[in-house]
Amino acid sequence: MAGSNVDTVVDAITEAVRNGRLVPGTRLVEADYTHDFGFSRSTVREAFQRLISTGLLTFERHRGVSVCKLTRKQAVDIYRVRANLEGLAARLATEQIKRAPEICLELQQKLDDAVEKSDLPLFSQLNTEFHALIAKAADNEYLLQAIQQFETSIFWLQFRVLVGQNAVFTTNDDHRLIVDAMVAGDAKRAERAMVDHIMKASKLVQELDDDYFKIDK
Amino acid sequence: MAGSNVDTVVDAITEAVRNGRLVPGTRLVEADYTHDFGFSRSTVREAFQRLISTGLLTFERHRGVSVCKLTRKQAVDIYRVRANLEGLAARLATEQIKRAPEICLELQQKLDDAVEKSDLPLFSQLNTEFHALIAKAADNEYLLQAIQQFETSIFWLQFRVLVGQNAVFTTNDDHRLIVDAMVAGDAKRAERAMVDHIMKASKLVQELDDDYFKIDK
DNA sequence: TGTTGATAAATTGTCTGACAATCTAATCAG
DNA sequence: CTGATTAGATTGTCAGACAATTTATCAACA
Repeated sequence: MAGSNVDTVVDAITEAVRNGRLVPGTRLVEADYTHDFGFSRSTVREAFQRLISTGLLTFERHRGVSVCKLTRKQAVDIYRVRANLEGLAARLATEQIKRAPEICLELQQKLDDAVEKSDLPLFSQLNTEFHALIAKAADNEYLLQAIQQFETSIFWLQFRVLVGQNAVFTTNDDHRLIVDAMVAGDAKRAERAMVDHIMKASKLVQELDDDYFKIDK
Repeated sequence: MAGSNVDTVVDAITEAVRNGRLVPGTRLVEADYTHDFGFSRSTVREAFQRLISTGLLTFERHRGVSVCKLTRKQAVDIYRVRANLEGLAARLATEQIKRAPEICLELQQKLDDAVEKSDLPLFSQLNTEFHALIAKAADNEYLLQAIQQFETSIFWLQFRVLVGQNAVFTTNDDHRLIVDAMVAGDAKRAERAMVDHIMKASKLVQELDDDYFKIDK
């Protein structure tokens, strides 16, 4: 699947950050990765460089790379941009979703079921799919890429937000509003609904415990 | 200025793409860069990797990297995203610009002068500064970075758009509308004005000659 | 005890050189 | 002139090296 060895490392690190195995602040030591993957330093370093410009890793001279930490403000800033981008995506996607609403409605149904069963991991996964579906339906590769990039940087936060409160229910109500607007072909409303949805999540992040943004050494 | 050698190469390539010395489609051969900069392959390759994930360079296995080409649709897609992002920036920047409008008004004046003197290069540079000023005033590092990334990918196009028509004048009228709204503290209006402004540029790109999007190998 | 400073170990930045895999260009046969 | 073959260029990847710098270790000292 991954073309080069560099891709393999990039994908592995990305996935590890997403699922929380690599916590923000963790330093990535070249030697660990050369050892784990059996690749050379060149390859590992090239992978690191790729991840630096996506914003997933930071880098300090002579200290190597580490998983980006986020201050509360930074997290909120990301949500702002994300709201804007996904709002645009919802607006642009409306036309296509209206034409073929089946997949979207089906996903909506699955989300409802997951809430019913209080299956949080499933809900989280379906939630990701939901947003991805809309981002893709917008038919704009740059928009899609930007959305996915930001989504990756805050994925770990999102999960915690969902866990914290029983925000799941509110969240799912939002989904319905978005889907309704899109199926009705009301692009403007879909956009507003999406923006509101994400800004609501932003609010939750703002109230999140300090621990999540600890800036220990 | 640039910390590492990698940074040096990254900056040089970025600048070369911006000012059109590196045309879309150009292949970047490692050997050329090791030779020109006197750096080793490792360093040059790391720089390439960094630029791949910003979207400035594409990469094909065993064929190396080349400057990203844009189809007409891709260019228009970028403008869509950019319009939204810069619109958001204008909205967020309004508060600060309203508090200290001097710099902005001064820039506006310089732009007017450049138009008066028909000094296109100067206008282009000031135009870039204008958009950068607003993006920075929004006080959101992620927004800023995203805007700058997209701006870099289409900079060469923008210049051609300006040259083509005497679109400079219309463009500058737009600027005034944006500044007026911000100085008046009307964030919503500033956002709309900015979106309109950029979507207008997008229209010009759509009408641009096919040559600019030629996909010769 | 706890701080300080010197020393050793670990880690990164960068270079050189190597070789297989693959792409590209030159060459030759028909 | 076209298609096939060969030689050359370029990339993917590795190993090993060494200086610069950070981090850890540990003993001397207040």
